[in-house]
Amino acid sequence: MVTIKDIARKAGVSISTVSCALNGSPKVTSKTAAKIHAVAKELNYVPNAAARSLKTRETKIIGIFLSDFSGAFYGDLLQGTKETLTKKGYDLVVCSGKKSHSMLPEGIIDGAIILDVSFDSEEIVRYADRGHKLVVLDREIAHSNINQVLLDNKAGATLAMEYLIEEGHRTIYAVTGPASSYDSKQRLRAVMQVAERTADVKLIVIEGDFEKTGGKLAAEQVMADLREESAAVFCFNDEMAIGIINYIAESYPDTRIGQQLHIIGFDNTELASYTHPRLTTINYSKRKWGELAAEQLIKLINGDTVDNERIYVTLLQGNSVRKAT
Amino acid sequence: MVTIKDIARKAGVSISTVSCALNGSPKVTSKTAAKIHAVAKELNYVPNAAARSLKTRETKIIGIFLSDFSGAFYGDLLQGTKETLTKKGYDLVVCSGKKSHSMLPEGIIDGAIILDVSFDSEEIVRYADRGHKLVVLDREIAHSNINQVLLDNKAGATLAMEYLIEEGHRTIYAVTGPASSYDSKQRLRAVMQVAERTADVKLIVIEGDFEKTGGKLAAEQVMADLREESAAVFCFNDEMAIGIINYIAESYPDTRIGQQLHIIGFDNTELASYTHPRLTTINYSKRKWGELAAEQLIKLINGDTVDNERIYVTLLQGNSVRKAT
DNA sequence: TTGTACGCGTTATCAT
DNA sequence: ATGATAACGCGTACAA
Repeated sequence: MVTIKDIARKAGVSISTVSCALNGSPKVTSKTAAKIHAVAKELNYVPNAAARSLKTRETKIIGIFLSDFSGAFYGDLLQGTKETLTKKGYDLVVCSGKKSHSMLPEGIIDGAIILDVSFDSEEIVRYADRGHKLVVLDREIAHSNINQVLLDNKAGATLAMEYLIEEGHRTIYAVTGPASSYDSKQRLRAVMQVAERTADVKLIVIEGDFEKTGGKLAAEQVMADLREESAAVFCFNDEMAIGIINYIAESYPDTRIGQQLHIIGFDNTELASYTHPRLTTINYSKRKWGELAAEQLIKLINGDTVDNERIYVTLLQGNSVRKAT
Repeated sequence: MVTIKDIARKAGVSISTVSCALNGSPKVTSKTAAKIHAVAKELNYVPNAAARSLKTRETKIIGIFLSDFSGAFYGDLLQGTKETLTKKGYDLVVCSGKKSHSMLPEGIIDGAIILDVSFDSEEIVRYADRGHKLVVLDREIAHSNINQVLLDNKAGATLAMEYLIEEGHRTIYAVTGPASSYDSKQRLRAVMQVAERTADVKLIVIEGDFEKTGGKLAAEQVMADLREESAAVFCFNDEMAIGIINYIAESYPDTRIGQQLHIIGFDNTELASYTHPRLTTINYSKRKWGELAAEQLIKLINGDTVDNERIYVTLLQGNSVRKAT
């Protein structure tokens, strides 16, 4: 490894002069600076990150923690995060799994963005207490070192419910995520509020898991109930909605989505645009979510005061929900 | 930040005793060791990564470099890589973009796995020359510090072609990836070999881009050519195959995939299992690919001698290819 | 068994 | 304008 010491020796100056020159300090002749830069280039000098961050106490790297690498959902979010961080002079690394949590206290990353239910809130608070800066995307934590960038679940769930009711549906199934999911809880609360204030609506809640299998299980229950009237199902994410659509197509070829059975999802994932019929769902910009999370984190790190942020959602009409017959 | 100094003071011992105790050295009484561990826990001590790696010259972190975070394709591969590395005591971070390349020379990561055409081969060799260990998944580089874990493109492309020919197809379109893609070049070579040694086969090569739009463009050309006989299309990845299927469904509702037009892909992505009809494609274990890459890299780092590896592929029959009529 | 002292590569302070 | 020197936190050889 080539160090500034090597450069100093070869250039015939002291290491502090080298350091100053390399960091663009004005207190060094442009001539010697040029010489030093030339030598550095010649020796393929690359500053050692460990040594620097030992001194500066920062690495200019941000970590984003995900529950898994399945990615279909995260692509745009990561892209948005990365581009924003790059503009601010930071690098991004994607982390998953408990072992990688230590990157924060060990000082490998300067801050963290968390979208991972398996990351304990208590642990997060512990880090925040020690002065680490974090942005959470999947829970509420009030702490001066933590910022929240949350989906507007209430608006999304309300939009979905009101749309189903507008289209004349009165028997509505809500398929939730796992009980541990903050987003699922928020959506359920909004769903129940809408159901309570609307006459005639019969709401049946089915506990799901945000996976395709959860959709399939829910579909079995719904189909067992289904009589001559139609029913509508609000799946708290697209994955389960797709699970239902697949299951119906396989096992109930006579049941048409958008006729006897109406389905609305949440997230507008890429896969949702490939269902037949096209899934009606709640849409929001995953890229913007990532961008905003990055911005908020940098502000926190810079010591700026920041308010929690919210990602707004819209209804995306497909053909999986039509007027009730 | 709490350092071993703080622990030493609080426990009433010297810093070296602390260091030894924490690193499980046998030259410290189990009693004092216990005491030190207790104090460390009480103070929430976490060793500083920068300081440690400055000394040990390693971080126990591996980086995997991808061209983007789109993920739909990478999920299993990353999972396999991560699990294998975890077993070996390493962490994994996912990197993308030119800026993150510096993590290798700066010593932030102990080694790299590369699946990113935008990562220059020359740059890779430069790192290898300086002693860094790398595994490449998307190119051939002969270097003692670089190991290759490549797809068996030749077998895959040959399987695909022979299957089409077996099913009676004689007009075959091959839709390639971008010219810069190693995998695409390998597949094309195999395709041409099969075509040359088989009588009657008419091969038309269309340059694609591995994206859905490339599939659409190819479909336009194919449909313009299409007369009463049927044609088969070998897309060098699933993404383009899906692009074709979508385009045909929208613009040529009378043309049935698996009747007038036959399509085979490559990769067996998740999306491919949702097409109608189910896409016939070349399958391989992305998880195994990741696992093998991780294993090879660790061997390289440990100084073991390693041979290049190959990932084997199989034909996965769907319904998008049927007998020629 | 425990403590001292030095080195790792960089930055920053303070003389010269 | 330039250079000597002291941190930063950890590991370790060596001394006590």
